[in-house]
Amino acid sequence: MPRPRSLTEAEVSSAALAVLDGSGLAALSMRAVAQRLGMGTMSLYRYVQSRQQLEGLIVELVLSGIDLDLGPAARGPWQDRLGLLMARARAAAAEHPNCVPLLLTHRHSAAGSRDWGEALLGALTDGGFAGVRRVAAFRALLSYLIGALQVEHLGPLSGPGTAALAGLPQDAYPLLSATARDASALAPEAEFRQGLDLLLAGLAVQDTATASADPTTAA
Amino acid sequence: MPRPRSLTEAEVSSAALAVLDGSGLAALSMRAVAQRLGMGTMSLYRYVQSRQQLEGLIVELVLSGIDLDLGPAARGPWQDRLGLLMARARAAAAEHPNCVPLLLTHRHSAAGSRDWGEALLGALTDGGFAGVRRVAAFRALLSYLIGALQVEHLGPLSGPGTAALAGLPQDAYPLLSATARDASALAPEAEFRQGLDLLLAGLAVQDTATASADPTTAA
DNA sequence: AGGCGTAGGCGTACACCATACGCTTACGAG
DNA sequence: CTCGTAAGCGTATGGTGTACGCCTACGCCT
Repeated sequence: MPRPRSLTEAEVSSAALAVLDGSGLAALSMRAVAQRLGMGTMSLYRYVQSRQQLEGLIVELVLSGIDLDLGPAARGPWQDRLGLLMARARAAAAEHPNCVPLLLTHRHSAAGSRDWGEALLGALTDGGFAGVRRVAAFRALLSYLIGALQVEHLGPLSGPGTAALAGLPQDAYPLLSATARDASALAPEAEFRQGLDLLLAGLAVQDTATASADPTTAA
Repeated sequence: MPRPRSLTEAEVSSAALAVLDGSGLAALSMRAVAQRLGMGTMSLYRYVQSRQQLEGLIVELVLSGIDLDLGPAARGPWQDRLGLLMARARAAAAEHPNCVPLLLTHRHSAAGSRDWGEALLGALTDGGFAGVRRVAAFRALLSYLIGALQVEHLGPLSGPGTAALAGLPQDAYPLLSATARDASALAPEAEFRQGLDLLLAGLAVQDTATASADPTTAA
């Protein structure tokens, strides 16, 4: 019976994401988001309890963009499924680089994150992982994903920091400066994939379900 | 000839770290640090150009605590050296968990970080890695380290978030809730080690220098 | 059709933040 | 003992998140 809401939650979160994408994390403020919505600052609090919750909505929106439908690969090898899920998550996050710092603190409250995690655990389970082994494998993949996103978007080797490292005195840091120079030859996607392949190779060694069928790990 | 400084840079940075350790990242402000030093807020700006730089000093202090002397292991297998360097870095950061978010943005400006990176690259080089392979391996290790620190200190599975995940509806998220329950059986150090071993195993597969001597990768 | 209660929208205020500017003052060299 | 330098700091500005309370638009009720 009272006055109806003029905004949906989706409108709020996409406005916040638009501010974040367009103006950066430092410019993400209640005032800025409210202004983009054409409201007064305090009106935004009718839709959101705090700035924290607004950030949560952004993360939710970004993570809901992860496509969990693996298509024909869904019945393929579990390693391929892991690789696909990891790549999809990275791609979703990389579309909104300014959001990366928020993912860390708010991912646990996002439904999309949970669905993704459940899918990842499904692939691991099919690979023969259970109990603490599965915990360790899951967290290793998660850690790598999160760390790779961070390194990609605010690291010293990729992005602007690489140039600074490449300019280091070569006599003091011969390897670091050389590596920084080599880094330009490696695209971010390829870099992510190579690191991921290291983890997957490590998992394949541990895997007990398919070990007997895998010639590379036969004794 | 003028009035001498009353504080050293080390006193400034350790005061800032003390505030961070004792009161958390949100409480780290110029006011708080200045107060702990017994100065007015603006006096702190005689020692530091900005808050950013103050954060850099904290990171520098924390990262300088990484012991790069590997002892007898310095002449051992390169995998062991990698493992030791990774564990040392994790330990240094884990001593000051509130500092973890700062590491991401300020690590490139810290000398301790560069020395550590150079040492890590040295071990990789001894393992036969060079060029883009070395870049990929280095960043994979770095990404895992950074991600693991994040997950350990603000993740959903370790820390307080684990309980929330374990309480998820088991029918909607059977694997996630089971994994969250299993997670309590895995100490943080062991978890880190297991994930690290996955990466090292992946590196061993790629390694061309010692592959012929490694029975697990023989064709 | 008209009134009314609910809840949307927002103006103001407060505490806190980083920091620019300029004053005062302690200090050591001459 | 004087004087220049720079340390220390008081004040002010513009930013932030958000608590509180007012006005008012709206849709169900009679």
